[in-house]
Amino acid sequence: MSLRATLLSMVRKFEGRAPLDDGDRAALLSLPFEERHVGQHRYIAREGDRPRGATLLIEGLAIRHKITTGGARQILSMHVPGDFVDLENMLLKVADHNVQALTDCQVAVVPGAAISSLIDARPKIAHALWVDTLIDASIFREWIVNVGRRDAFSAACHLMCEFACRLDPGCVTGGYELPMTQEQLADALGVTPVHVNRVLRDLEDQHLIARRKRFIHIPDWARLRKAAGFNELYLHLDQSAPAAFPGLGDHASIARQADEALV
Amino acid sequence: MSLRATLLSMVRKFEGRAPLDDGDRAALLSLPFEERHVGQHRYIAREGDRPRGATLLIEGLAIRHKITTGGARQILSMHVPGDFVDLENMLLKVADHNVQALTDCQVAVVPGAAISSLIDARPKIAHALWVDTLIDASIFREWIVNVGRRDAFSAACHLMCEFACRLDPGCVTGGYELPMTQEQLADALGVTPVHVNRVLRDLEDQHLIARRKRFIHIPDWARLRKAAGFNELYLHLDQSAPAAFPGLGDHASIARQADEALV
DNA sequence: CGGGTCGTTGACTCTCATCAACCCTCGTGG
DNA sequence: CCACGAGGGTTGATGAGAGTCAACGACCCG
Repeated sequence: MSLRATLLSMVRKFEGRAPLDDGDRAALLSLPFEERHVGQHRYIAREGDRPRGATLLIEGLAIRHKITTGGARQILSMHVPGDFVDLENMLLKVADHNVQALTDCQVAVVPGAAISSLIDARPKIAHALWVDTLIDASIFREWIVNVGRRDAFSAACHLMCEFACRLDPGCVTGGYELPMTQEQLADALGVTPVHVNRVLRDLEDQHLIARRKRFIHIPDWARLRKAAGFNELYLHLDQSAPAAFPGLGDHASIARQADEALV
Repeated sequence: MSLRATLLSMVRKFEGRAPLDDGDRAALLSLPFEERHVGQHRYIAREGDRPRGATLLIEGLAIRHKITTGGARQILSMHVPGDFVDLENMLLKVADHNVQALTDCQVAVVPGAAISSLIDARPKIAHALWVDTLIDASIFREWIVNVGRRDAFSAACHLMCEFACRLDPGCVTGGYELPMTQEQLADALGVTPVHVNRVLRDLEDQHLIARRKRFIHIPDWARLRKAAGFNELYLHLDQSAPAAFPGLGDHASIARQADEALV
């Protein structure tokens, strides 16, 4: 994906989060930035850093993670081109976690001053950015459930579902390239690499996924969803891009039981 | 805590997140709201709801949680007076999780329109609210680590540390009332109630905590911190209130509290 | 062709889940 | 005043899911 294409897809994503006008779009596309290459495994931000800018992922994948005092790593999220990967660190002044390049990445570093004045001058963009961080938070909540209350098998199914939505928007190709090692998957699921290996084999034995190298093929989306207990409501896809992801969301009606009796 | 006192402490909290002017403070304090009582265990918001307002917690404690398709519950966070407990649900249009009263609660429901116009007209307040949601997100990240990469013992220590910071700001009294059942603690830690019982006993045997009913006493803050691997950076306390929480952040809190007494 | 990273598998261990019983406390009502 | 029931806390016995240790295999790249 090229720089220009990523910028445009980012603008399109924000359109779904707040109605932008021409001036907003122009302001986004004319942001000053410094393009940079970040090699695989290099850090984009480290816990304790005081970022001086916001980093937009242009190409490649990045992850957030934390390391416990015991030395264990927990991966917190995965990010795709078009995501600001350390906006919260900038706004909170100090990074409370690490951001690392999962693959070779191209990033655009926007100076903090430019972000600040964008937020001040363009309330609708500020709102879109806010919603962006709120969706991240929603995904964090689901990950708490994933590591806390699902066994390794369902949690792996769930992760495969989420990655499908993020890496193969619309689920049109029936699969996606997942450039994570089993050790990294283990750190995302809160288990050991050995156990991930066995769980992936189980998934494959039950034909919930098929693997060719690190390409994940999903032969039966409905079955995988069911095994995962996956409900994409938490991804707030309707606010990701206008009219995207057709066909997704049918099952969300189950959760839509508004209880008007209480507050 | 009274309504007025909670409102003032909320304003004070926001002051630490963005510099407010007199107009901002007045706008916050003159927000229209409807005060309501929410009985223990009643829901403030349910997954799938489309909230029409933002709920400010005035008195009592509330929790966020999700239920998996398997029926297991995972608690996602705990909230104290002064917190907006469903702001993200309002901004994302649809609630992706439940909010429930842990104890009897008093809440103030601010109409969505009032929140929207506050955000539009008062960029500094909008920024403060944004930072508020960012800090929530940071806590979610730490909870992912807690359930994913800490064993039940350390995770329990960590939770006791976090609750100390939230329920006994400044850690001056050396303990706090924790109105959660062991079953609820289990749902926060991602384990079973039986195991929580044993782990709490272990904590007590090692004199990391002492319990009288549901009051948690912390005899040695430094030891508990160490057992938990607790680092309060993720709470972003410096942005919670100006000059609050002295003594946190080092291990010599006793000496620091002595200094404080002179002020 | 050699070395490194990653994936795979087996044997054994341990944390935590499960099931079940029993206790305590407190509020209620006879 | 005591009986009763319900919710929550405590404890023991047993089992399952995941961790640990260790070895080997597959693949890639220089």
